[in-house]
Amino acid sequence: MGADTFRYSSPLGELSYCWDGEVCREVNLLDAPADNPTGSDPIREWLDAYFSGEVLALPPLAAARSPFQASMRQCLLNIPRGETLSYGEAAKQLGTAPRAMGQALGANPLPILIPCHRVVAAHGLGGFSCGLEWKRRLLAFESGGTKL
DNA sequence: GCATTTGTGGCTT
DNA sequence: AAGCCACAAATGC
Repeated sequence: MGADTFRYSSPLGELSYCWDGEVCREVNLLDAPADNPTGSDPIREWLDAYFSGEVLALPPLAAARSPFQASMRQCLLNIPRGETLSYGEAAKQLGTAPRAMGQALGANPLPILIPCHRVVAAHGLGGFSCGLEWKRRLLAFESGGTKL
């Protein structure tokens, strides 16, 4: 299938996403400069809104790899902007163990779209698959200035 | 207060 | 099936 990877220059950094024309398959947070991307698709619109401080309904996303990841996805989406949830609390809601939460979150192929960055450790920041810097930026962006 | 250990469940290979 | 992990709570120092 013609799944292509598009770039997006956000105020917080560069990121790329894999849009196959129907669903968003994957999202990657980069740390290198990129060209100003062009094109229009639901993902870009969503990102555009997101980085403007707005919250939209999510574009079509690729199905979760496992039922648990689906649950986790919903749990994460339930976290309001600017709020954070500890791994422990999230695990509680999902009826699982904190450690499993971390692993599941790390396995999440759709960061930002699925706000996995809103899940932090109980007594620290925790970790982030695509680089902790992104997590910091995102959290600072969300909690600090709702707008840019 | 910090370092170590254990309980825990799902993910990747 | 085995090992790995982005945690947390309980101990030990």
